[in-house]
Amino acid sequence: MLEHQDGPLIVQSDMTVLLDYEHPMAEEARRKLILFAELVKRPGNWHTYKMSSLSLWNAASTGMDAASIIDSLKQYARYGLPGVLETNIRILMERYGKLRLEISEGKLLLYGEESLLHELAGHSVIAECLQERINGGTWEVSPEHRGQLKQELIRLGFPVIDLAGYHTGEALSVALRHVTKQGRSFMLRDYQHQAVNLFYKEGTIQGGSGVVVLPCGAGKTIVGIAALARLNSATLILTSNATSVQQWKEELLDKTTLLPSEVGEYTGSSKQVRPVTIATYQILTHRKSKKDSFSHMKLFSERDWGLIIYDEVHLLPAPVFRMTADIQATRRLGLTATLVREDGCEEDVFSLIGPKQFELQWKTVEAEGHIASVKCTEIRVPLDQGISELYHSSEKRSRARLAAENPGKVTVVRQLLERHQGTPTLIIGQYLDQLHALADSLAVPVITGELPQQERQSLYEQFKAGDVPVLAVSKVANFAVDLPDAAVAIQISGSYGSRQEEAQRIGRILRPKGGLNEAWFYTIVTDDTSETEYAARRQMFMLEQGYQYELEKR
DNA sequence: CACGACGAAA
DNA sequence: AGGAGTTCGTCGTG
Repeated sequence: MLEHQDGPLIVQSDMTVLLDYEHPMAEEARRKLILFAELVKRPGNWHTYKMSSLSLWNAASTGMDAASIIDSLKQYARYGLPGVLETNIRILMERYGKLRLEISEGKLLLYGEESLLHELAGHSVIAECLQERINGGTWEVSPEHRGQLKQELIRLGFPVIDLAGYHTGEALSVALRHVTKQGRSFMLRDYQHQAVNLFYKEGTIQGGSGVVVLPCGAGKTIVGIAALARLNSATLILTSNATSVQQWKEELLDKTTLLPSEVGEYTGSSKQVRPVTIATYQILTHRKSKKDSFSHMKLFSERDWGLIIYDEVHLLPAPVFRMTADIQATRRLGLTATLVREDGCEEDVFSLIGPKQFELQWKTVEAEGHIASVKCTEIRVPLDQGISELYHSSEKRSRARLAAENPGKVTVVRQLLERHQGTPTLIIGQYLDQLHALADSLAVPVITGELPQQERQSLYEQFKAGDVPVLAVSKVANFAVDLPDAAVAIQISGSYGSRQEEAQRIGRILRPKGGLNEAWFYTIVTDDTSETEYAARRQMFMLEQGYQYELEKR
C-alpha cells in the first residue's frame, strides 16, 4: 500500500485519529475513516475521530477485517501508525467471531477457545446463563438467556456471532405490488433491495437480525415492507408515534397485497392484534405508576411473530431492550437515519437488535438525486453589551438560555428571510418565549405543542399551498411526521448538544426539489458563549456524513 | 358512546 | 441539567 509522507491523518496510539480537513485528500480519507471510526471532536480544521470496540465490530459485521482498516490508515497517515495501535486493532477485530452461538441437536451451544470460555465462565453474570460444560470449547446455554448472554459478553468486550437461527413464525402470504393501490408503478430502488438482501442473507443462517441505516427520505419504510414481503410471516412493527403508525399502515396497504383486515393498529385508542400489527413504543412502556408492570409487553408473545421491525431504533426505550433480550429467536430489523443514541446504549442495540447490516451515507443518496443537496451555514452573532454582562454574572444553566435567546438573532433571521424570499422556510427553535417574540416581530405564524392538531393541519395546508411562506415551529418539528417539507430551515436554538435533533431538522428540507435540488440550513449561534460548543457537538453527525458548515460572523 | 380535558410517565 | 412535546388512560359531559 502506498504511503504518503504528507497525508491528512495523524494516527495516535489511544485509538484517536486526527483528520486535517484542509488537506486535499481529506475527503477520500474521511470516506474510509467513517467505516470504522466515529467523529468525536472538531476543533477548527482538525477533526478528531475515535475507534472504539463497537465501531470496529460494526465494521467487522459488514465484512471489514483488521488488515483493510490498517491499510486505510497507513495509506493516509502522515507519520505512520504506532505499533501498539496496530496490535490493538488486530486484537479487537479478532474478538469478533471468537465466540459463536449455534444450535446442535436441539441444544443452544456457545463455542469458543477453551481458555477464553473458562475465563468468561468465571463471571457470575455469565455463569448464570450457562447450563453445562459439554467440553472445553463448548458450553450449553439456557435458551431464555440467549439475549442476556450476548449483552453481558459484549460488556466484557467479547461480541458473539449468533448463528442459532430463528423460528419461522406464523405464515402470512404477502407480496409487493408492482403498481400501487394509488395506481403508481412501484419498484424497489437498488439500495433498498441491497439492504433487504444484506439483512436477510439468503441461504445463510447469519442474516435475520440487525440494523439498516438510511437517511431521512430514503425510504426506510419501504425496506421494512420489503423485508416483511420476503419473510412472509406475521410481523410486529414498533414505531415512535401515532402518526407514524398510520403512515406504516397506509404504505403497507398501498404497496403490498395485504388486506385492511390483516393490518392492525395497537395504540391508545385501538388495540387490534392482526397478522401485521403496528404499535408505538409508548404503549409498550406505559405504566400507571412506577411500581406497576408493563402490561402491554404481552404484545410480544400475543402472536407468533416471525419478524419484529424496530423503526427509529435510536429511540428504542430501555424496557423494550429487556423484552428484546428474551426474544432472540425472532427475526429483528432495526431502522434508523442516525445510529447515534444520546444515552449511550449503542452496545445494547448491537447485541440485542443486531449489528449494522447496511448503511448508506447521506451524501451518496444526495449524489443520486434522491434527496436535496443542503448548504449548511453557522452564523455567529455577538451578545449585546448589557446581556453579555448579565451572562458572565449568571449561573451556568441560565447562561445557556441567555445565549440561546439572544435578541440579536432576530436581525439575522430577517436578513435570511429576505435572502430566500419566495422559498418555503421553517424557523425552528427550542424556547416558546423566544419563538413567540420572534414570530410577533416578523408577523409569522407559530406552531407549538399548545396549538390544537386541527389548527396545525390548517397551517400545514396553507404552508404547502404557498399561502403562508414562513412558519415558526417549536420542538413539534422533531416529532411531527406530517410537517410539510421546506427548502430553507433556520435554527434559532436547540436542545444542548443533540446530534440527532440537528440531523432530524436538516431532514426536514431533504425531500427532492425540482431544478437545482438545493436546500439551505442555517444555525444561528451566539458568539463567545457556551452555545458555540453545543452547536459544534450538534453538528458532529452531519460532519461525519460529509456535510460542511460554512461559518459567518456578524 | 364519542368527545375533550387533565395528570402521569419516560 | 432542563424545556417542551407526545402518548396513554381516566373521568366528566352532552
